[in-house]
Amino acid sequence: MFSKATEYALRATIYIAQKSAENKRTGLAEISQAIGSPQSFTAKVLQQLTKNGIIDSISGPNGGFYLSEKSRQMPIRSVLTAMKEDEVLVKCIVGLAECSETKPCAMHAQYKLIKSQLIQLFENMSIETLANKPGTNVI
Amino acid sequence: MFSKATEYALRATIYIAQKSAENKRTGLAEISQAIGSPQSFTAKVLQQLTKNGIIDSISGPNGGFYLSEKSRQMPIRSVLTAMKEDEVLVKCIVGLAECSETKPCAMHAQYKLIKSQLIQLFENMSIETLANKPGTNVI
DNA sequence: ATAATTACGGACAAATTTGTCCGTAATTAT
DNA sequence: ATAATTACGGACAAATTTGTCCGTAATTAT
Repeated sequence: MFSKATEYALRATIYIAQKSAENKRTGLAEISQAIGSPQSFTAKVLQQLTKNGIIDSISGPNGGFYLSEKSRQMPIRSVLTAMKEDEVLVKCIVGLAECSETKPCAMHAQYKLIKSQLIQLFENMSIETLANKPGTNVI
Repeated sequence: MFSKATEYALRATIYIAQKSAENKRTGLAEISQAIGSPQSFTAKVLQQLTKNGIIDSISGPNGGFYLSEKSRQMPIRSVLTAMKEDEVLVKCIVGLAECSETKPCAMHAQYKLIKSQLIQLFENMSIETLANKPGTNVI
């Protein structure tokens, strides 16, 4: 469904949000360890999230990554947007460039119901809500 | 959601099934033209579908690809299986290796409802049903 | 038998994704 | 000031996906 990069982005964001809720910053080493992702590759992913305003970072000792209160209230879809992968929620399931009511693919009528639920899910759930769910894992 | 190869496989299968319903075989050139896919790459995809028993083929003049009556009644999911991509229907949305009721990811509870509808869709719709839908496009 | 047509199979090539490495900049503690 | 720690950015490298090319096998028409 999603690329590895986006999967890591989602898990890392949720993990960092959990730490941020306790007013803690967390560094690259801890994050990649916690979510089970390759460290250097995760660094790239976190940079992308930082550049796109999902997470914040500070360098130096006791530096690390965190999410502002405001960021935590964003829908989880914003992570997909930052990773340039929220097109998945909108695309035709068989890959037609144009697929609509008037020019549908064979699965259009059925899939559009599922697609709208997917969009709703990513739009309605905030990062905070997901991070604060008791008993959830990121690894 | 799916790879290009699988998207082409789904579209090609539906197109070939449409032709087969009229007792016609169709060749590589016609198929790739009809579904808007690169010809040589599509050849590989069709080979894979043939080897996995989704479609049949015969060489020589007036040869081409077709689906038996029996093949047309298979669920569209069998195309995903042949392309080794039906894991998408089962996987955790954030990519956890283990994600279950007892060890869930943050989106598990909500996504499992959507996932079950996806599985239902691909399991309940036969190739024939999709191919015979009036007014559907494959390009 | 021969030529023509079609799918098959293998070897490549290009593009993209995934991943590593390493020097630099920023920040903090001493 | 200096050393230590952390993120940043760029250059690569490996793996995978997407795509092409071309000779061979199978089949049909003549």
